[in-house]
This record gives sequence, structure tokens and C-alpha cells, in this order.
Amino acid sequence: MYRTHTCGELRLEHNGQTVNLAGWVKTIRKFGSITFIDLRDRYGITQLFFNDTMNAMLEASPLGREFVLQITGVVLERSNKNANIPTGDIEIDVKEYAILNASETPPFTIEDHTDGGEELRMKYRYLDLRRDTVRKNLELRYQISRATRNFLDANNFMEVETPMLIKSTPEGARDFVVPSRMHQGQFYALPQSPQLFKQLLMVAGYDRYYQIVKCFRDEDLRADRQLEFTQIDCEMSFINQEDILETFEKMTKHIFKEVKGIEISEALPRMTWEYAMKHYGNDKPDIRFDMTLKNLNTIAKGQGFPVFDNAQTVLGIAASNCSEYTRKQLDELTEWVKRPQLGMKGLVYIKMNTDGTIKSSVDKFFDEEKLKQMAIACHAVAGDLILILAGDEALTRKATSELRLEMGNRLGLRNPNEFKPLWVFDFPLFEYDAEEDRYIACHHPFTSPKPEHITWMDDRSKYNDIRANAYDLVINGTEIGGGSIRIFNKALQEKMFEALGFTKEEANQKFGFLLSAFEYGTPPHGGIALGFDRLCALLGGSDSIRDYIAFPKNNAGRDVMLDAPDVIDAKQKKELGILN
RNA sequence: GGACCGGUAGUUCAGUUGGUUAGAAUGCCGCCCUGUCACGGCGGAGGUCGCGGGUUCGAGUCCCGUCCGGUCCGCCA
Repeated sequence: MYRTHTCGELRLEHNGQTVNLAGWVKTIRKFGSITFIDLRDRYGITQLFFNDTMNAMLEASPLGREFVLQITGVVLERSNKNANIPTGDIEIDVKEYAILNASETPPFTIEDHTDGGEELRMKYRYLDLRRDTVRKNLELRYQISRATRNFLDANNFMEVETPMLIKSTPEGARDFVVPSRMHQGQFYALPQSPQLFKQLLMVAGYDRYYQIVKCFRDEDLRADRQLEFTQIDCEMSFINQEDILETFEKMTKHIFKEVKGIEISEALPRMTWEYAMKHYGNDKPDIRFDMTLKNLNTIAKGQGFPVFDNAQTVLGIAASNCSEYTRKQLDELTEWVKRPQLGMKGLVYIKMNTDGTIKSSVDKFFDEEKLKQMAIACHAVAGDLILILAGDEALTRKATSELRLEMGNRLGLRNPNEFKPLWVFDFPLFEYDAEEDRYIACHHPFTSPKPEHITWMDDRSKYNDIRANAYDLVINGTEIGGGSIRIFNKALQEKMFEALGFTKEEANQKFGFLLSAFEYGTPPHGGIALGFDRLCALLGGSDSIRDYIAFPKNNAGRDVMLDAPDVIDAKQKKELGILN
């Protein structure tokens, strides 16, 4: 028997027992005629003690870090206990051992705080995965997956697998395509999401579906974006928006309780998209702290300060207890908002000093009364620092929103151990795409407009005002999930395609199967998809989803371990009909 | 498509206005050590300074190009 116990299992109560252990050599500590070895497996670390003949044998055999070792020995109470590890009260007095396999010296240390850089760890990911911290991340992922399944299973959801080889669709992200050998010149596409299949499952009557499923998008990567990622994908029939929000609010709370032991008793806050944009400057507000955006147009304009007078929008935020900011700090913040990503021309500040005085960078243009009005508008009190940006509405809103988050970071208001989920809803149905000079779906083309706005579908001038039955689950400033009530009426779906600029022929070629299905008794339905990797990273307290994926790709979309993508040989290309 | 940061020993990094033989820590190898658990002590090996070109008497250092990695913008229905 290779092992009777794991390396994380033995305690004082096993004292005197003869056991077999197998694992990897973590460290070797030699002391002349005795040797200690820390043996590691997935479950923990156990100290091995080599004495007398065993030590002499060990001296004679080649042994290094990461060798695979199997031992038989007797559990002994230690004289010097190690409180740092769970097995620290005991050690194994080794009586027999076998080297099951040798190992090269690993290129980086297999420790919690490794000396290896990210690229090296990805190249040798199988070694990186031996590290405690990485393994704990994957264990967290598994826990979240189990909690999700437990909840959905208990609520009558049925998991159904949907195909990976499907058809390329015109809307949305770029598709990964797969050449067909049997149909040369034709291509499958990998799914960006199982959206259409889950809707067809609703047509089929599988009224509560879920799938924890891989999705693929051929777009540039980020710390929180991978080419292939995992979604918790759900759909329900005979429900309205309220049913969905309630169901997945429960699921969210269930996951927090099961995985983090956090009980969220109150209802999740709900915010319209419009409210979020106005007060937070974006559609995924971080509500762990206040510092909301205040529009200062009426107070700030018309006072002879050209920057404000010429601006479409003047927005301010009040940073608590920052009135003591030095010139250097303010200059640095000014440079920060002037970065090309934000593109602001400058930053106006008002210091609400603790002694009651007010000092601003625009004292020349505004008297104390006006500055006070702005302070009141920003809900600022003595000791606060008001930061004001002005310019084009969309840009200023975005920049102020970023500034708010940055100040939140600097003031330590974004505690990674605090979780504030909320719903954002009533998203616009369309947004205008200047590049293509047409309207595109904000969510996707299957999203239902709010019933009271359906008539506006006939009036292009109303497109910006049409709201959708769409909603996002947002946690700590991250979009964790999104969904909608779907269109389930053929005529409305056709009208939607038309609004997006599809001809009838195009709509039929791309989505004919869906339009057909809508002729055979489609129930009202809707659903949601949660970004599983992001949820893992959020609960694990990391900004990078790579930490929670066993074999992730780098930021150029490469798998540095496999060295993929790679060229294929001419024979393979010829067979696929893609030889150029 | 664009911006910024980085690439020097197996690894993580330092390297001054351009100037002798490019350093540290850690890892690795050897010797010593009976209670360590970041063991300790002594000794040793280990370098195409990412790659190509240029400036210069002289380049790890300056310039141009390129490749690789990271973060972000665009993009991500």
C-alpha cells in the first residue's frame, strides 16, 4: 500500500502507529547523523525523521527537492513541536523508504512566497499548482462551484450541456472559428455563451436550466478577462424580472454563506442604470463607500471661470479628511486625471479646512459664498477636500468615476473583505455605435424592451430612451453577472433585428432557427449569466482571474506552457481546406 | 490598433554623469554539524546583461528597431 494516511492527517492520537506516507520532498535538513525531511502532498506537510541506518542509507542515495518519496515509519510525539503546521505535534520515525521518482531542481521555490515570477510559474504551471496558495485558490473555485450546484439543484434547476461547435453570429464579440474538414470552406464557431440554446431549452419546456460552462471570446485580454472563461449560465420560464432577481439574490447569499461564512440578511440594494450613471458615473458602482458624484453646473457656471463656463458638465466629489493634502499630492492627482486614459485638462480643488477657512485653486473666480454652495452640493464638511472635473459630459463622468475609485483606494475605503452586492436594472435597450453608424443592442438582441417602450421601437428618435428588462449583479465595483427577460414573440424579435440593421434575409440566415422556434409555443422566459472566474477572484480577494484558473493564458492570449497557439503542418491544413 | 512599465547568475533583483575583472540575496554543488522546521558554519561553481543595428577610444548604461512579459485604453452584444 503506497499510503495509509495523507501528509496532512496525522496527529498526536496516532502516536505509536506504523504508517505509510507518500508525497513530494519539500525540504531536507541534514544534521550529521540525523536528517529531517518535510514531505508534502495536497493535504499538508509531515516531518520525516531519519536516524541511524535510515540516515546512513539516505546519505548514500541521491535525493533532492520534489523527489517523490514513499516511506513506512512510526508516528512519534515531537520533543520540539511546530505550531505552524497542523501535523506539528508529531513526526515519522522512518523505518523504510523508497524513492518513487526523481526530480530536477525546480526553477523556482515551491513555497507560499515563491521566488518565481509570473511567466516562469505559468511555464511550469504544474509546479506552481503544488504551492499552497495556488491550490487554495482552486479549492475555493471548487467550493463556489459546489455551492452553486447545491443551490440550483435544490431549486429544480436542471443542468443541460449545450454544444461547443456552433455557428458564428454577427453581433457581439469576435468568434473563435473552427474549420470543418467535411465541409471545406465552412467554419464552426465556439460559443460566446449558450444564449440561444438555453432559450431553445425554454421552448422545449425545460423551465429551469443551468450550466457551469466554458465560453469563448476572441478579444484582447485583461487581468479579469480570458479568451476562454466560465459562466454560471441560467434560464427560467414563466417568470418575470422580479422572480429572477429574487432567485439569484438567494443564490448569491447562499454562495457567500457557504463559501465565506458571510450572512447577508438584508435585501440587496437596487439601482436603476440611470441612477448609477448619475451618482457613480458608471453602471457598476462600488457602494462600499459614498463619495458620490455631484453635478455643480448651476452653481459653478456663469461665474466667469472659462473652464467651467465652456464645459458641458461640472462634477465634484468630496474626499473625507483630505483637506490637508499638500501641493505635491494635489499636483500628483492632477497629473493622474490628465493621463491619456482619462484625458482631463486639469483638476480643481476646494479645501474645507478644519479651522473653517476655505482654500481653492479657483479663489480668483469664486467668492467664499459660492465655494460654500459647492461644498454643500458635494455634502462636504470641514476637513474634506472637494475635487472637481469639467468638460464633455461622458468623458467627465467617466473620469470623475475613476477619480472616485482612486480616492477610495487611497483612503482605504475599498476593503476586499467587505462585500456589497447590488442590482442595477433598467438598462438602455440600444446604444449608438458611431463607428458602424447604427444602433447595437446594449445587452444582446434577444433582450426584451420594457413593455411600455415597445411602441417606441417604431421611432428611431426614441431609441436612446428605450429601456430594457435587463439587469446586472454588481459586487464591489465589478460586474459579476447580467441577464434579461427575453423576447419570446416572433414579430417583436423580427422588429428587433430590423432595428439593429439586419435585413429579413440576414436575420433568417443567422437566426432563422430561433424565429422558427418562436412559432411553436414559446413560454415567457429570462435568465442570467454570472462570470464564474470573476466571482472566484472577488471572493478570493484578487484582481486577477488567472489566479483561479488551473491553466490560464497570458495577456497576449498565449498558453506559455503548451506554447499555443502554434502553426499546423501543411498536410493538416490541406485536409481542412485552409491551405493558402 | 494605441499608451506606459519591465527584460542583468537557475530565481528575485541592484548596478552611480558611459570607464578596471558586472554584484547581492536565494537556489545549486562539496565539506562539517543529533533536534531542525526560513536550521547553522566553511568553501565552490554559476553571466550571449532578451535579440539586431547605431553613436563612442570605450555601452548592462545613450539612440533606433525588434521580440518577450506585465498593466491599462480601444475592444469585450
